[in-house]
Amino acid sequence: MRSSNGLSVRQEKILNYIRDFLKKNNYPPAIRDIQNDLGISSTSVVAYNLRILEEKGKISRDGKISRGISIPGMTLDQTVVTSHGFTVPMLGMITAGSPLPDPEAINVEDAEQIEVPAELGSADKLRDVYALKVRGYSMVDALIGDGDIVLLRYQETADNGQTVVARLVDENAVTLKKFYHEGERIRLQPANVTMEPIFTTPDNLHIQGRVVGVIRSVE
Amino acid sequence: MRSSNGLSVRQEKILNYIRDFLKKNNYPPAIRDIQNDLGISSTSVVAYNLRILEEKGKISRDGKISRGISIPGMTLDQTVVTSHGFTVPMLGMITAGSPLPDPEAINVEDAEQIEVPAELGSADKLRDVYALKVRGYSMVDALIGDGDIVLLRYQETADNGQTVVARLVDENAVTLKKFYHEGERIRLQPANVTMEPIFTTPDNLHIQGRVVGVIRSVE
DNA sequence: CGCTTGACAGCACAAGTGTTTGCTTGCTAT
DNA sequence: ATAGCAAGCAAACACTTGTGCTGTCAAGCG
Repeated sequence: MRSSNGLSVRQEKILNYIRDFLKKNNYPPAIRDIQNDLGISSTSVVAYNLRILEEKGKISRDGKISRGISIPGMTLDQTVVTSHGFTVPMLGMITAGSPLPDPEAINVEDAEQIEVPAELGSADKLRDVYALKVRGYSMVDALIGDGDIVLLRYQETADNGQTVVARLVDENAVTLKKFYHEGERIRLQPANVTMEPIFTTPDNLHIQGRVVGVIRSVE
Repeated sequence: MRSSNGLSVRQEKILNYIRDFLKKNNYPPAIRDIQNDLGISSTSVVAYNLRILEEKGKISRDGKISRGISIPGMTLDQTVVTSHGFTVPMLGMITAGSPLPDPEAINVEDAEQIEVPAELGSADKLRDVYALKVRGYSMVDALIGDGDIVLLRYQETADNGQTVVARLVDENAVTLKKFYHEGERIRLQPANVTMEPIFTTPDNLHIQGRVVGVIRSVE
């Protein structure tokens, strides 16, 4: 049985094992590591399959050198100074009232990527995070101003007081507000004393993410 | 002779060699690689210095395993990194009143580095930029809150209305305020209606930088 | 059927490599 | 001086690890 990329099941397993090993240890596995952990009975089998993987360009090897395996595309040439940050897609602008494409609907691959400092969270914390540029002053009391970039973790629920991107289904509008669930109704509170809250019901509300960070550039 | 980070010249060379080797081959060097290429007469010398490097946290090793060296901060990731961000030194905390080491005086090499998204400016714009963590609420009206990280460009002058890090010479205090030059005197204005401005004279004031960005992490 | 080929097993050898031990140096504090 | 110690040296030692046979087995083929 072969998988779609023309590798045998065993080769696929080996390749994945190498990738995982590399991620975990930051150095390549020895043939015997592969052999033992994948339960292969002989080192020669591993060597045999490694040869094939190399011929197919999936890995590259420095012969005779122990652990001389590397995977093209996995490099560690990054900034030595710190662990590098992560990139999240910039999905557009948000203003009270303007429609926002659903994060799931738009092609994340094509979206402009912006970088996020590692200080804002680990890779895990930044899973499903996207960015929006804020227009307007409705959140100034939450220290979010016009032109700020907010980082949002995609989630469909929120706790009281959290700042969320909320879609009002009937109005087909999206807005950045503080979320409060009050009995049967939901209150979306602007963080600006001059603005009035919006009241709605749970079934008219679709939460599209929660603010996890703010980035601002000052002239 | 020691370099600023407490490593001997030889240790520095070894560390750099490992880095370069890693970049070039994507797998770690063997002790003998280091020995030969750096012209060291014995493997034990390399082992000796590697032990020290590990104790100082500059590298980490998986004992006995060949080529089991890795450098914390250099990780194998497959993510095609479009890294155009930059790193700036995090020089400490700022609160109205607390003293701050002069950016020129402290060793920038040793300071923790934090990453800055490319969106906050080009390499040129980020020259001489450093970061401080804000404590307190004196700048909330300028959308800077407790726990925020402010990015500062080192400069000794400022225009009216800009937010600056100002050192009051006589008081030996450093504070984050809005800067206004009013005739003979200077007004340092907190961005918080409940707080009073500070008045001083140009010769008692030493500007240490201007806010060019804000980064905030939200729980 | 005999032959070839791909895939795997077992095993042993020879490099590849990290560690250890014992021996210098050069410098510093007592 | 003299002991103490970091740093370096050299060689020996022992474990790690890649390779190279030698076989086995099932599938494909004329």
